[in-house]
Amino acid sequence: MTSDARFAEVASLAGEPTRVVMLHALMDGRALTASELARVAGVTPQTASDHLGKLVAGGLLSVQQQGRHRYHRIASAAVAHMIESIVQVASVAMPMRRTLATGPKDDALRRARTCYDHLAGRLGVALADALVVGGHIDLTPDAGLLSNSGMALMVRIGIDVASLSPSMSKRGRVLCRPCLDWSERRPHLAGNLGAALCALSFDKGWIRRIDGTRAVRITPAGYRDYRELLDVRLVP
Amino acid sequence: MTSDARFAEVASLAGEPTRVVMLHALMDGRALTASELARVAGVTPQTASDHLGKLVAGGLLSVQQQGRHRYHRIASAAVAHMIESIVQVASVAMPMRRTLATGPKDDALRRARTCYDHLAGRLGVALADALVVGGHIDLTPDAGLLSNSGMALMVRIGIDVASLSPSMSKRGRVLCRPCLDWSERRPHLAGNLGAALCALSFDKGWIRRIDGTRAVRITPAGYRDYRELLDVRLVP
DNA sequence: GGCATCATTCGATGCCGCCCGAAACTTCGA
DNA sequence: TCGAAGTTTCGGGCGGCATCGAATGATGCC
Repeated sequence: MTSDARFAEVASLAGEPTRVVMLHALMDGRALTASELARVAGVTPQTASDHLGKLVAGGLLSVQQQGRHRYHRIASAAVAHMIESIVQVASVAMPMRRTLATGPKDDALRRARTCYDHLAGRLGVALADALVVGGHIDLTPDAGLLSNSGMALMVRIGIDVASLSPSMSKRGRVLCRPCLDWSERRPHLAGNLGAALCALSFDKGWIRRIDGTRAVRITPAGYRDYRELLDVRLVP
Repeated sequence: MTSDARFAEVASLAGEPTRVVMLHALMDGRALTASELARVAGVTPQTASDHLGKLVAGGLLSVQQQGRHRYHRIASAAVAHMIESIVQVASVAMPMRRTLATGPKDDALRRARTCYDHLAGRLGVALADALVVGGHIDLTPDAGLLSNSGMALMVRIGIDVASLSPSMSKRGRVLCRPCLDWSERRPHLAGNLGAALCALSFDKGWIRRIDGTRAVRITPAGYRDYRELLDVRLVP
């Protein structure tokens, strides 16, 4: 198999409508069973099984067996990054083309959602903006830097910054990087710090997942603490 | 059209073998005619025209008419980045799978090639290594920083660093960032600085393009100047 | 103006792969 | 050991798409 053929295999695996729904459902980092993914995608279990087998064989998903359930998840950060980059291309406005449909489900996604392991949507962008305005981080299109005041702030709200440094974490993932938001077209916060803020938000009850989707709902406590602790102004 | 359908469209456009060859042939940033792309991909002109029409309609390529020729190029940096990210996923070693075939053509690519607008392959990685070892740049997996000595070095070899800063350049592209090399699995240099070094290498005659491919040949002058100016050790 | 070249459109053909019904396999609980 | 639930395999139907031959625009050169 040539490298070109392998490229085509990967891209076409990600280019089938049913598989797209499955991949996007897994983009929050959770592991879902074949039945759950079949229901999400609106196909029968045997069809879903076929697709999942191909995605696993192609290296896009990894599978973990627990009893009679088989949990599927995004195989690697590289795969998640690839999906993000395809979303970027797919979300650009196209001339001579009617705009993309935006249902009520999309509205919830635009408001606040998870993007692989960090926060996105208006919430994610507002959070990044507030940190930049407060002088806590410095964001350029391709890199991010946490300032001393930012480190102090993170420690104050309960994030152990030291344990997030690239040398400590697996894969050498960077502490802080921007990730272009597909709905807002502006950067939000990714990297280990972005993941930690997302995890903290769930732990503290600032956000809750809507159904089984990537969309999240901001709780009253979330509105209060985001404003008081991080100076993030959100309109319900 | 839903955003999921648009995602599937983009990914499947990049997932057809003939189109893959065309996209990869354009990844060095050049603009090629329909006939040239047809010859590269090994299909008839009418088949190529069909594919190119779809790629343009899908936003992956842009086209520019000059006389009776129509020049096609990668539509945006976002598209180039998407292709790079798919290459990353496609190039991971897969268990229970025979390794990817590596023909003589691939050998030339592995030695030295362009990656969109910067240098890659063993040359690109060696260049990045030499700059890191010399204390001229600091590369982390997600970010790159040019030191004072690095700026002096760039000015000395004829690169106007000031004009490459993100605020000066279009798109706010970052000055210096790493790009994971698909054949070496180690970072090489991208961003405005990577592009400038690549352009300088062509201007000074250090490298020359092989045929019409992304592969480049290092000239004797290149071996000498890379070693004397940048302390890059290369074995012919 | 006439011809050669580049490029696209149209129609026909053939193949690939998505999908589901039926059935087999695996695992868990009783 | 038996039944229920999760998952996979097998087979056939069906739609979509890549491909090429032939013909039709578009452009430049002589």
